[in-house]
Amino acid sequence: MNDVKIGPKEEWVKSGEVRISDLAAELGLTKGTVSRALNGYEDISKKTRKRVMEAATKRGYVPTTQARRLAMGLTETIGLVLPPMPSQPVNTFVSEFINSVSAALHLHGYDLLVHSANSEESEVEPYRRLVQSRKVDGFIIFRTHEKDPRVNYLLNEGFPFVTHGRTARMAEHDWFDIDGEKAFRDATSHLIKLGHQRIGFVGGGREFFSAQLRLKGFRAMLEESCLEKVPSLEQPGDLTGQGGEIAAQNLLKQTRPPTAILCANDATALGVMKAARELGFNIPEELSVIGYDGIALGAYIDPPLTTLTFSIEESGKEMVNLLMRRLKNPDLPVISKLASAILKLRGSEGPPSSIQNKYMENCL
Amino acid sequence: MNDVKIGPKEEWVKSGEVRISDLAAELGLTKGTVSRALNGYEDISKKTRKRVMEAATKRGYVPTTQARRLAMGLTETIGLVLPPMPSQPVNTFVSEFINSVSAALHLHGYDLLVHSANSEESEVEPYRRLVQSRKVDGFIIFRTHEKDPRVNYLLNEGFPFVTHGRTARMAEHDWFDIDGEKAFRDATSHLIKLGHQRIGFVGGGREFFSAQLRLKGFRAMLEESCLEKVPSLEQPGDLTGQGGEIAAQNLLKQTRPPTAILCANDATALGVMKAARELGFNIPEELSVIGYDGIALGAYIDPPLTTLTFSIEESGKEMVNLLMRRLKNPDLPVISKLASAILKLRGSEGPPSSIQNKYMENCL
DNA sequence: TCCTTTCTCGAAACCGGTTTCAAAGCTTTG
DNA sequence: CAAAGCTTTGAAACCGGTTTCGAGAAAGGA
Repeated sequence: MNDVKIGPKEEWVKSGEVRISDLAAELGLTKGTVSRALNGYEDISKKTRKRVMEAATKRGYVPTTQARRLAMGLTETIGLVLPPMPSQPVNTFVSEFINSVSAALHLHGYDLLVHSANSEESEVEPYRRLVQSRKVDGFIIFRTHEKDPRVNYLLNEGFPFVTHGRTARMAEHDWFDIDGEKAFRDATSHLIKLGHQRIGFVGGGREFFSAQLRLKGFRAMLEESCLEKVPSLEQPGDLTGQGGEIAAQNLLKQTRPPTAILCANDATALGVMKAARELGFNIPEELSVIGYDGIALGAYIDPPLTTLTFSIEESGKEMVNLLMRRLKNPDLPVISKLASAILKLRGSEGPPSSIQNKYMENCL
Repeated sequence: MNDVKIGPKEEWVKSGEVRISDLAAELGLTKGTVSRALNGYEDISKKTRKRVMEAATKRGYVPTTQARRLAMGLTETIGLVLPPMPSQPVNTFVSEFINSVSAALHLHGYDLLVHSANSEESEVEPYRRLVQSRKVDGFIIFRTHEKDPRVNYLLNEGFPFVTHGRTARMAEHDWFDIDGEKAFRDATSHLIKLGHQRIGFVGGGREFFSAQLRLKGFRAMLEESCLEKVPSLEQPGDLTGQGGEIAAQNLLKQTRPPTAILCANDATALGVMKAARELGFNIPEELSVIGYDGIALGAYIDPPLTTLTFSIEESGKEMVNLLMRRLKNPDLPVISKLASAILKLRGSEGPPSSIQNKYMENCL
């Protein structure tokens, strides 16, 4: 049964196909007794438990996951559905996020099932399938919309999940988010203190709630600093480099172009920088650019991209904690956690070439 | 049992907890009969089959995956173990790869289990755990080493897997790879034709087989073009931007620095470009740089990074095909597939500022 | 009309575990 | 010394499907 091969330097022991019934037969016990001994039930004598444990390790017995899960009525698996890729080609966030979520789940004995979304079908379809076939016990959702059909579906099903990002129904579900509003207030404030008066903004897709919050933070800080809100300085984007290019052209070809541009993410910022170069703007002397995401690549470009960064590892860990709590007790009140991004100055921003007005500490 | 809620605009039907036994009871049949009807067995009358099918759709019956898999003795799940992250901060490859693999698997009814590796334990440990607990039917392995312990382990176990990348034992397992040797021959040839005579090379980690093949291609083309092989122009790297920086410093501070540098991947190339800028080299006028990976962001930097690119989607699809074939029939002969990378000229390379010797078409 | 063949479907075993319940063996207690 | 109480284990049901096997009914042939 066991296949043992001893090489010159290595010793391989093929993992036997030992079932619990084999163990039981070998020990002259029943499956049930062996199972309880292995799972630490109190009603097993120390002697028997020891005998069972030793036999188990000796024979290399590992319970078959599928069977255990079926018997216990849970999957110990969490689902993560990737958004269609074309829309997010440049993202290192996703792989880091998957990594941290997976690692955190593993500590709880859970597995991560990664599913890809098909752009031709409805956004909730993958979730529906996973729920109905009972492949997962819960979901990790990221990149939320304000009115998120996935959230609506799962809330209606009463199915556990945690979101990375807020939604219109955030009072009804656990969520983790980065305080994008504050992040953009900070970034805007930093630019204003440098002397910028005309600041452009390139948003993310309108469908993402986070994009709205970032815009909100930007506007709030403008208002707080008594800077005029100029609609033409707010451009839509799509979180891609190409979107950034287009938006930057719209901004920089204006008669009075901004002296700084705030971008909803780093990919957008790279597009903005490219367009700016092509239009003859020097960065940061004639144009400051700030991104959001803290992608490592940003440190290697010229000039290095100043960005708002946060810990993806922490995000994953926190979300898993929230989800595990929910799985243990579905009736607990909803909780949430807001983490903050920090402004990482790397060099793509600076004072404007000509400071029109001095920054007014108190605009009132 | 069914929870139906009709809102003003939406109609939600909660997926019932219908079991096959419920269906059977409702129809006055046995579980077995219902199961066979649903699975297209021939020994079920058309009438009964129709009755079963209709009841199933009406009640929204979806078989419980765990139970089906246990009964059928397979997991319909493929494992993918992520390498420890810190080593690959700039990589969009992983998320794209996961996406394409997941999508391809889905077409075959398989799920993707993504597991993170713990850098503190042996590289094979995650695989061992997944095999022993029978959580997966096979593996997708990427970033292979020449002597790969994962491959050794799985081959010894006789457990199905496909690698992205070759190994010393490639004759014993299915694999898919990009022809990095040819890619680097092509890139080297391109530089030589531009007039470069001193070409630097920054490798990937020695532990990766692919890195060796790329170096091999580079050397082969040098030799073919009768260019002297200068050991000091071959620098080790680690596939990170930082590694690229260090390597570039080593190359460019030499008395006779190279006029072009070939990098094992794009992250390295970015590091090289950064170091080159800091040392006052203009790219591409005074130094040509070529990367490998085709990351999308490379198009947005200045100058845009010339790189060797390949289809990650194709990689995922092909690997899944190989693996599915293997799962269907474990005894089939080993097969492999080699795809080629193409040189994507974007602007970070050009002729050297002073062409010392004219390129000799035929050096013999 | 009777026997054989072909269609259908029920019964039961099985996948590999977990968990409940009751019985048996031992130890206390009155 | 018998009744009561623990401790420990066996037996069996269960999770929710799939698959084998055989029986009964319907259809075809002699």
